[in-house]
Amino acid sequence: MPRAGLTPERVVEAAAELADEIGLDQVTVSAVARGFGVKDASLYAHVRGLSDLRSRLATASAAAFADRINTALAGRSGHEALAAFAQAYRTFAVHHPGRYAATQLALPAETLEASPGHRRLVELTYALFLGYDLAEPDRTDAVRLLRSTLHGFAALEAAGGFGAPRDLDASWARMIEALHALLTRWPPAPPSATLSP
Amino acid sequence: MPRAGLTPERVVEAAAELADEIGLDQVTVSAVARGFGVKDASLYAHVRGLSDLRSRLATASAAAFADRINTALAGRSGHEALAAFAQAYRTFAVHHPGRYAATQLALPAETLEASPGHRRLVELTYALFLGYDLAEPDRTDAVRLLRSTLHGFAALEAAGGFGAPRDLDASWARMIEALHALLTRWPPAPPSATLSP
DNA sequence: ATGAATTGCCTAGGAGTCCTAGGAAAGATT
DNA sequence: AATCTTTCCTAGGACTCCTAGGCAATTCAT
Repeated sequence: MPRAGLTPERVVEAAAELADEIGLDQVTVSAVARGFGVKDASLYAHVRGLSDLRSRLATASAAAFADRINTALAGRSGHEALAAFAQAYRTFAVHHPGRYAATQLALPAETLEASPGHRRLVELTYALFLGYDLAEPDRTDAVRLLRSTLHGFAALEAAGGFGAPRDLDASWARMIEALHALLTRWPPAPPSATLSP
Repeated sequence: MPRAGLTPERVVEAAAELADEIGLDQVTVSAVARGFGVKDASLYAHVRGLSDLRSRLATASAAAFADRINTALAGRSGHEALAAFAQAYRTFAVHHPGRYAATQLALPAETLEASPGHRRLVELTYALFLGYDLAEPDRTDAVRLLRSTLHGFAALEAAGGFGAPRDLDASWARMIEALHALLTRWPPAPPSATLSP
């Protein structure tokens, strides 16, 4: 009875590869076990269960994602930084759809705070905005706009939601240019109604 | 043995309500059957199976969604139309998270083309852009930007992805204003490298 | 080197899910 | 009233998650 050499790390790594191949929600304890040529019950010695596996997959994927973003951002600022960020973002989402989906899993707040990858992603995103002259709360609004657009595009692309014949790469490039233009000329807040009696 | 009065429509309606309550991916044939006080096998007389149920739920939800958008858009154009569209979009996504998620399910192309709701959503989105002076391919790029932003925000909000204390309604309003500004002054395409030898 | 302790993977089994096949009863039709 | 159709049932197979307890492979202590 030879051993497969399972560890929590290898189980999570296998789950990550499986997620990229067959989709995150097709990743089951049984399927990962099959990949090791092992019975499903054997995995429970290394991982508490499916939700634990998904949670570990989420933090591992976020760390990998943050790494790519970090590398892309190194030494760049302003428009260059935004373009590199967006490029790295979409590349990761396209090449690692399962891992990308895992980074978007809704986790308990304390798990999220204990995940270096997730924290780093937030830091890197805000660092990107040092290149734009935005004060709070405009900065947070702008961050939310950028995050929404990048994630929305990735989600729609993954779901095959873009039907028009127009090339996706070209659309993506133009969108990023447009966002850059918007961030450099963020419209001022309209006068608040409560201040004019 | 009294009958529950099942029809495909009522099954789909029950599935839609369940999806809004417990989440789309918690909707199972068994759970819907339980809601009717009926065995799971009984549903297979009305729906071919889980994937058929999800497909029907997607088209029904898209129709409902298109209805709200349509109502919001009636008689409006330009900035007003965009604001009403965005408002209706987010309201639906927040109040009907399961149905909204169903509208984003990846369906086979022929199913999508046969779904009036999905078609109507595309039409309404392009109608919105009559108020902006954009020629192809810029229009498609702009449509993709808007769709990405709206869907991304809805997805991140549903997943609890916005941690900052800043009010979500306020961010949403500012984002829509910013997008309006962007659409009215869409940056021109950069000179193509292939045209300058 | 040999016995003990630990660790890794196993079998067995319960509960829930999707789905099929065939049976019985409620309601509609003639 | 008799027949037919529709609706819902029971029974059961395959797959999932997960627990409990057992045997074997490895490591550790003597």
